[in-house]
Amino acid sequence: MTSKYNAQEVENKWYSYWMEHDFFHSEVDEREPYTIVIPPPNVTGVLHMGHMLNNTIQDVLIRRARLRGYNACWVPGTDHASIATEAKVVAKLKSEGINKNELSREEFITHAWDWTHKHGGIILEQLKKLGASCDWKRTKFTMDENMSASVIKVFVDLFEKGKIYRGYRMVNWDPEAKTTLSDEEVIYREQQGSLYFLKYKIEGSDEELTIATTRPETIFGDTAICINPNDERFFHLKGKRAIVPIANRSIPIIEDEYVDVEFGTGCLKVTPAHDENDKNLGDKHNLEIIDIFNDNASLNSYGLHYEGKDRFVVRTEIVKELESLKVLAKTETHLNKVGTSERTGAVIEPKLSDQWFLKMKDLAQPALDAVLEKDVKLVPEKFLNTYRHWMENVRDWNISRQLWWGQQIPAYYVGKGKEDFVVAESKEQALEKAKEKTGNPNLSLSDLKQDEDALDTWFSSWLWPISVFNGILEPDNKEINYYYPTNDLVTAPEILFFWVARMIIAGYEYRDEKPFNNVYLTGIVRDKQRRKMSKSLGNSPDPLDLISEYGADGVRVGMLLSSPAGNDLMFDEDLCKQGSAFVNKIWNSFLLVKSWKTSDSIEQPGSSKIAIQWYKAKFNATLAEIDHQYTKYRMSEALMATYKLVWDDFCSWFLEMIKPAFGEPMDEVTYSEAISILESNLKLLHPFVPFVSEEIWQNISEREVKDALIVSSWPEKQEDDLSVIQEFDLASEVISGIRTIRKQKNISFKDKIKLFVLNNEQASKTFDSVIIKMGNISELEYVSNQVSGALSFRVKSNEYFIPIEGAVDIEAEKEKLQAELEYITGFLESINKKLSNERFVNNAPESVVDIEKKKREDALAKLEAVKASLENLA
RNA sequence: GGGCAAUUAGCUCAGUUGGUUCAGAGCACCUCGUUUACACCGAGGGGGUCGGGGGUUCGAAUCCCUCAUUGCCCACCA
Repeated sequence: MTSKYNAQEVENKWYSYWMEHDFFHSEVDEREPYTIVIPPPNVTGVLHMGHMLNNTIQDVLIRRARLRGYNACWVPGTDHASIATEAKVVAKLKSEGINKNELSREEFITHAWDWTHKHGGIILEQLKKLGASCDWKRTKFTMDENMSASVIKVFVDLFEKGKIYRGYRMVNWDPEAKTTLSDEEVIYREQQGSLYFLKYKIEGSDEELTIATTRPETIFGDTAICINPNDERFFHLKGKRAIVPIANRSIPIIEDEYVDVEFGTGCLKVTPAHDENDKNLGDKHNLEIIDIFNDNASLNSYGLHYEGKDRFVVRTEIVKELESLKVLAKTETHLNKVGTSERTGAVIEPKLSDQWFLKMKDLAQPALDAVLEKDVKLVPEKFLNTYRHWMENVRDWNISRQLWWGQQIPAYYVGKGKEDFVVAESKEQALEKAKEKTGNPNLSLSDLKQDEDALDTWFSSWLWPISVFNGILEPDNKEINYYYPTNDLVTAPEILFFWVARMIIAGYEYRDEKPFNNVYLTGIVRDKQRRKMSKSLGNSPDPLDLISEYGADGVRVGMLLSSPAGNDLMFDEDLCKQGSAFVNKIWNSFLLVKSWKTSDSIEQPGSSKIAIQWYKAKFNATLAEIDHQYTKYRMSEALMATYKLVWDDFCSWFLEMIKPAFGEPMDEVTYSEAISILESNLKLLHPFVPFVSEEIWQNISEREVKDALIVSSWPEKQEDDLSVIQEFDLASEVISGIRTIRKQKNISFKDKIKLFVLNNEQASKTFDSVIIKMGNISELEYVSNQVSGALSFRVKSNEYFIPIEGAVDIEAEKEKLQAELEYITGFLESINKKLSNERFVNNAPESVVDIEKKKREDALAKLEAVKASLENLA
């Protein structure tokens, strides 16, 4: 017999087995579907702890659904992650001495595909180690042919509906990736900076005007000074002009109530090309726009002698120059928020450029309503507020990126004018449209020039739940009709807007239906010191190392032991240790059962019979609890209930109750019941610890392929039998009492002892055989009076006596009883006080009063028992 | 600056509508134990005035007010 549990071996064996027999694969059939689409990780990414948590939860959900008889389908896949992947490919090329700018678009894309093929899918292989039961035959990639075609089709459709437009707008420019970003991709960080006070000369006078700015290098882009029209200090400047230092340009002084009189000096410089507010001012006052930056955020020729230098270098240098020119009045430290790129970390430069936008307001409405009406449920609900706020204030989505890796925008230019373009799914179709638009039938394909930009990655992933079932290209195909809407989405709150909200939007726009019923938002995985786990901090363990150390089952349990929805998970490797200890416990309980031999000549002992009856009742009650926890997505609670059922109730109590004496065989009825109970346990365990549960399942007996645990069944809830549970609870207290006395008096467990019972409670004797067995009692006798010269303990008002010759310390017993007496007396007093309070008796519901009365009765009975014992001692 | 949430045992967290089981769980800790599945174990045990203050109520961890601390989200103050 195998003794040591070898997780590695077992896990590889069963994963292969499941794959080989296609248990993860789903096809449309007559069963009810249960569908999850994976949040596609970056194609070139590697597994981190966040993925572990996320996918463990998904696998638990999908495995349980499979057991419950649903046609479970978990669609895996990866995301092309345009910015991140393009950056990686650029860096890799650079290390080989290749500059992206020297490559054609086609050449670069070829490199990117090479990279994707080489690194793509690593993360999916890692998920297999975790035990993820994804339908790998359905694996999708957001740049698969069909997936891309869906994206293009949607773009064209939205354009034709007038929802996509091209606009010259202020956008977030990432000078490192040299692309724009959506508002959601900008992370604001607080930064200690400086506020510089600069003096501008007033044209035609010696007077100077001081403005405050955090960005002195942008003075080259100044096209106005703005004052508040109500600010008396500046009345005399109305209509005058000022001179920009260094540049020596003359700019108007304009008035606008936007200016905060309190802040800085009460007037500000206006740089419409490099600040959103300034842009608004500029539009309002018809100001000139001077863009002073190159794409990499170095200054262009407007920067004069600073041309070619980086903005931050210029900031340092220009401050010195301004100082030497006596333009710098003073400098104050100033705390401000700086926008940085989510992907590259570069400080975002607001930049005016032509970009593609999607109008969001109308699209967002049904998606907002769906969540508000709980048609799509967010778990936990607290995210509803955040969601609503965002959706109500949603801004148009900048969907173009100045990247090559991604779906190229299907807009084709036929002339120089801004409006001289057509949008079509293919170049051929574009040509037809162009001919029509221009009225020139002689146009040829070579006259069309496709827009250089690619689409934001999220513009493909927002279609994910639809496009993985090809529901965009073939909206009426049987798969989309069957699997959509999906059931649960498990993802991080960080991408609630990036992804979740937009999927809901796309769902209503393209299916007229939500994409999923429930959204389970996981927390962030942090270390013990509450720091976010990250590569740069080096505080994140490698998931694969964890798996090889603790086994996938152990790690899964470790992840779930503490992961309430929406709350951060404080990960501690000890949790995995606890997980693998649990796996070990499960395995060993099986070894014990397996070691038992049976004999048909043995009658079933009463203790075994009642043990089985009790465990079934307990199992049933726990099953109800577990099912309840699952419906609330409280995975850790469901796990904990399972954990306690198996460890405490099954191992510590049930198995001990039915265990035959060493070397003795067991009766057949008990044995077969034990096996069936064990099998039921395995079903509950399987979603959490799929490997060890399958291993035991298959070791219990030879099974046909179709009878594997993974596709067995979830236990059915039986009728409640609470009385046996209550009887057991009393019996277990008695057994604990016996153990305590043994321990206190150093009575070895091997020594049999007598037990006398004064059954004041009139308690059922059902569990007596169990008490005899578990307490190692030689003789259990009911008495009607106190027993002298015996150790005693009480459970409720029942008294138990263990006669031990010479071992009874009368004084100690007295003290113990005295303490009990005092406690009960105090307890009684408080109850009496309550019950004599007329307002309580009159106001509280009858049931509550009855409960108090019952408590008083019980306490009185117990008090009597203690008193009797004390008298007996005296 | 606005909004939301949290604060319960050393740690991570439960605690559904105020009232048996309301002060709990797991881990950690302490004591004892090489009892024939498991020391990744067993048995037993200690530990919290439920963040502070005030209020409502016969009764508050639970409802209200206030303060404090922490976290998250949102926002164009140069």
